[in-house]
Amino acid sequence: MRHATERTRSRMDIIVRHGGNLIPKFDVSVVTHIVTDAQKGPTLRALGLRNLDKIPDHIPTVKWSWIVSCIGATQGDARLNEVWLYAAFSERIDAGIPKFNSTLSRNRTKDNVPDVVNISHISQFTQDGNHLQERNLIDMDDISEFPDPDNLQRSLPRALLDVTKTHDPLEQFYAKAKAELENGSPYHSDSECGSGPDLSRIEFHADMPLAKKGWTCDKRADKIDVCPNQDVIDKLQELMEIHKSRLGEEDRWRAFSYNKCIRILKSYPRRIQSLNEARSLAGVGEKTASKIIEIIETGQLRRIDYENTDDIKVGRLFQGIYGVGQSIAYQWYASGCRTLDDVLSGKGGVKLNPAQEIGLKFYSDINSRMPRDEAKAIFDLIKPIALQLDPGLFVEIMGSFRRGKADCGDIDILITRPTDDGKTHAGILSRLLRELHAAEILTEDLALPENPYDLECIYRGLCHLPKEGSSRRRIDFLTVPWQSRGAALIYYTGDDIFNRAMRMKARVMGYALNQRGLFAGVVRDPHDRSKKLNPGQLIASETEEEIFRILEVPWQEPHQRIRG
DNA sequence: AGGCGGTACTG
DNA sequence: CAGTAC
DNA sequence: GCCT
Repeated sequence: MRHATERTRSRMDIIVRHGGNLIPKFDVSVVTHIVTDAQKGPTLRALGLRNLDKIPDHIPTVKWSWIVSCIGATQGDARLNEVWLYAAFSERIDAGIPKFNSTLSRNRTKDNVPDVVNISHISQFTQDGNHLQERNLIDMDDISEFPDPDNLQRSLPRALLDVTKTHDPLEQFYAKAKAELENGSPYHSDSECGSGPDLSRIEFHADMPLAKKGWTCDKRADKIDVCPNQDVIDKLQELMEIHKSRLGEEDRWRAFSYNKCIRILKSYPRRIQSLNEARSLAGVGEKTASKIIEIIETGQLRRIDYENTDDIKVGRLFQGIYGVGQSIAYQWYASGCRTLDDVLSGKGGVKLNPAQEIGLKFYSDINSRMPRDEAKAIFDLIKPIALQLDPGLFVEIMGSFRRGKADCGDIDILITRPTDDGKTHAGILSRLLRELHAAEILTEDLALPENPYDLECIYRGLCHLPKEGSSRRRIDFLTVPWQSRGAALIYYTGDDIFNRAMRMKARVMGYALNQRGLFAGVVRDPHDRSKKLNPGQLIASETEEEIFRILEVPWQEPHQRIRG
């Protein structure tokens, strides 16, 4: 117990050293985050609440590791500080997450109407709370005065300290927010750091059930998700596409940046009013902020007009062909091709490889999404065929389908097999592909596995429902060793953003995560990070749960892993 | 000034 | 190896 | 392009 108390105090000290404030009493109007490694009961007791629902959704409940991560965050990732990765209670995993629609498309069956409350309750200023908090923790080292520990000790409620005797300590803290939101009324909080940055208090409408009305009211968004900055998003998206279709690393990363800005804007609840407000969003810098303002003031972005030249448009068209990227598209343009027909007829001597031929032939099919039902129908044909080859197979559908999306861009099917009876799934893929071709479910192959008798291989192809006039659909088969099924499930379920955050958290914690497992002690060549000097030691890979647990990521069902 | 994921398949 | 896809 |  003494130990726990000391640890609590040292943790409190760390918090204040990094510019956080501890709040003696739970007050929803000032508390921005709740930090606890304790269990639900003790935490609630310390807060003086009856249940977790009483905590407003804008206040995330995070573990101590969140603080560690914020402080230890070194390079290039604001997402490290995403609170959901550090949520103390899975019920509150969404608290503090700036997503309007993170629960929008989950498990939507026909009788399941979109849940308006869920859609809106996640939203709001949580975003502000989040990244403001991050900045406080990381940037405010220059604050010279911090409260004396005894004061802190006294200021903490007795109950809270008692809690830490038997469980891990619980602390609350409050970090002053920078006045980045221009219409937030700035005020200086109690601490006397005169030279500190502008501080403001974020207005929390604490005791309202936070649902719909309170926040979305200023936009008459009776229709769910009308994003207040949609016009800005559209223009930035265009610009992003332009950069994406150009060859060259810089453009690639520019597109990457715009993509991030777009994601942020999509979840930003208010119309951007000023350059400063735009600038205040993590991921929006000078350049993008001024573009945002231009769009808002003039309704357009001149950059787009003179950047969206003919070669770019044609390039984008060509890149819609499977197997054609920036490089090939540009070559074809240089050869004089301007339309898909030009390409088809081999104008300028352009040649297509087999995959590209297929990609061109089914251009529109491949570029459109299929209804969830269709993905299911196709899968329901495939799975029995696979099980007929070997009843021991594990055959599951991954990707956006597993996340519950209403429409899917492709079908990803994971295949593996328990080995306890001494058998494996090696070689099954070849047989399955044959069967599926025979059944006229598989129609074209795009990429075959290098060695189909490996336990781990990848197949890419096209399929359809064996009916007249049904569209071609992209389908992938992925086989993995039974041992790595958990990591593979995570990896192939996504979404991308979620995976990236997992990977980065793993890295910060000293692990490396990939589709094969969670590894410790991976050493990479600093000059070529793709080279591993030491492959590391496998820590976990068999189940999703254990990987989540080791990474201290609260368990989330696939439909809860939507971040993009 | 350097990072922004890491891997597999094609030709 | 570069290019592409995921 | 943005962030450290």
